Amino acid sequence: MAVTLKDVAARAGVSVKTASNVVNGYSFVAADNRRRVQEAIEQLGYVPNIGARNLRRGRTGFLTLAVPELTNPYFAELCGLVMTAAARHDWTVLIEQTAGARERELAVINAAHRSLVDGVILSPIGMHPADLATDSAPNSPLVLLGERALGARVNHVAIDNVKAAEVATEHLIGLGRRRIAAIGDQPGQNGTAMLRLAGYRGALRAAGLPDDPALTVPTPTYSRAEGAGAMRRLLDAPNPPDAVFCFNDLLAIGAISAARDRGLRVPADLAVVGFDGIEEGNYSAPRLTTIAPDKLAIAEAAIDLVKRQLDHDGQQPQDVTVPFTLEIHESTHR
Amino acid sequence: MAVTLKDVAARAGVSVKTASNVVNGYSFVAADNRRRVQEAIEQLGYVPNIGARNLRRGRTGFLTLAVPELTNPYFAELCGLVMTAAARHDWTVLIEQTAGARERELAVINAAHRSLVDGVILSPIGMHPADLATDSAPNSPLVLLGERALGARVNHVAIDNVKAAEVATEHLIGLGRRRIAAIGDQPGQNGTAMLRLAGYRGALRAAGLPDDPALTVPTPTYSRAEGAGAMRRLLDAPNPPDAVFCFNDLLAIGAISAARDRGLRVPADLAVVGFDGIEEGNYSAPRLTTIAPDKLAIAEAAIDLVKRQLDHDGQQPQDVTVPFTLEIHESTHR
DNA sequence: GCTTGACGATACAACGATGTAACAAGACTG
DNA sequence: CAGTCTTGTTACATCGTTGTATCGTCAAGC
Repeated sequence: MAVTLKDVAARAGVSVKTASNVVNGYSFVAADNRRRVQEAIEQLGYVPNIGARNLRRGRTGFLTLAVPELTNPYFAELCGLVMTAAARHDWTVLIEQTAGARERELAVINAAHRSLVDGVILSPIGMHPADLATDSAPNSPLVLLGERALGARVNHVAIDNVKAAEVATEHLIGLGRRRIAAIGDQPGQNGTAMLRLAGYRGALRAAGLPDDPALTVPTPTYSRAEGAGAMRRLLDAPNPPDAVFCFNDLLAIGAISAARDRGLRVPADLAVVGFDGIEEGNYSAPRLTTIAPDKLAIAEAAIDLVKRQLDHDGQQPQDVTVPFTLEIHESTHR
Repeated sequence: MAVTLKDVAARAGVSVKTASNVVNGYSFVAADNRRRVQEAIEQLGYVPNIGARNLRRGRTGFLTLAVPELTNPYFAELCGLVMTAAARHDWTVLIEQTAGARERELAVINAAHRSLVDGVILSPIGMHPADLATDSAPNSPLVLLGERALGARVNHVAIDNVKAAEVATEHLIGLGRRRIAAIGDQPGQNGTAMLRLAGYRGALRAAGLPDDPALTVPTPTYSRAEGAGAMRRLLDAPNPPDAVFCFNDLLAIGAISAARDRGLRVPADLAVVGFDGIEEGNYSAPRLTTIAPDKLAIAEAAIDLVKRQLDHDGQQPQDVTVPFTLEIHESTHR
């Protein structure tokens, strides 16, 4: 059905290999033959079969990028940036959704597609450190995004989550707030949430504020609906907070929505800080104060680590820390 | 480097084909050999090389899904649904971003990847009808999402855009609004925007309202920023509107944000209807009234059309129309 | 006892591309 | 003029997998 090199070669009256040489820009082909092959390619509409080429070359030209949910704008934005960075190295990105489920994250690392890709970039949520220990000698590069807490010997790209959470919390303290809640802890997981909680507590402690456990509300995942639910629980309890630090922007947007439904004014009655720096927060009412990681730097570092590990086999796993900024908007304006 | 069937066969003491037969669940393999092969697979951690398998089977196992921007939540949601529907047929989805650029849309249809995928699902924006005429006999199935205006003989999946725009506009008319603006026309393109504009105008005409050209604001693409810009232009003009129908939700959210900056109350001073039914609109302030296409139906119809065309070669291109609903929320509440 | 037939296993070719080695012809070297 | 180099081309093997054809073996059926 499809046009192959054999067809091109036949039409141009040369061997298959000579046709291949033209396609691949090999120098020593007679001008005459080169022209005829090119004409044949043109006329037949030949397109190389990438699968076959990759099989022969032992390189697939694919990377897997696995994120929890594409509907989380943070990951949607990140995917776009990773795809762009990957394209510069002629990689096509396969996006997978894990829903944060441990078994699906492991499937991405280990299973079927592993033979199909040159590397895997994974934003893990459900995985345990032990899960990586078994995979001691992965045959293709693996880069984890945002999970430094997994102590294993793997490539990491992340911001300093503890520091970022401190900065966010200090900002609320600096506004004079004293009952500062945190939404988004994930007890039992030991990933990003744990680090952000540590930063939050550290900032409270440093300011001499009590760490009231009633003000820490866990959520199973990070969505607007869960942010709203958590906020409602905080407002139903006695002695509600005057500020809340949400572990991501979707939670924050949900929290603001729930506060608004109860007639609270943000930021006058309740100041809100999010985390992720998604575009949506720049158009919400009120505009959202947030910790914005440098997503472009994350994407490029991830691609760079994959490439580096592919080029130098014995490469030691690396930790890359990228910068973040606190973007102050209406949701915490005095 | 990687473990192949050959290694498995050697370890199990059988031929490569027998090992292959075990992997593929062929019935007539001696229980003893089957067990030994399975053990070898286990011990060596064998994973089939999908590329090689597909090469042999003459099927790639990939679909291309090309959307303008992944950061548009409508497309992010749609991608997730298409991926799920595709997984049921063992397809892996390659997501491409076209930015709505004509040449990139054509590249998706024609170029390199064509040999790599079993089919293409494209959400076109920049393409002209003539672009498809040249590609009269595509060798792999092509499904267009949401562009019935491209008259060519291709598979389509879309809602009735004219009708939907009518419904949205009638809703605003029913609230007593008389100066109803439209944001998001794209003159020169003859796709979705044209259809929605037609529905908008039809509803105005049916209600005996004038169609003031000053109330139709085009935008080059669909983003929050452009929605805000368009709204500012409307508010700066003499005789501003009391309602606005935005051709997508991002435009609507931007428009609301701009109106708010000018001190307008939504919906009291300005009623706003969007289009897409994205999750973000359920948490915005005010919650957004919107036309919500049945995205799940779109995703499943698209996959179904690809499969059908692949199975029956001479299949005639089909038009599938999926339902939509008008979701009424705060942004148009009396 | 001889044909069927089901079962079990294998060698071989093929998918489409590219690396290797070999070869031929002409152009240099010494 | 033999020997090496450069250029140009090709046949062949190979990547990992699976379809086809083939060849056994053993049991059932007449």
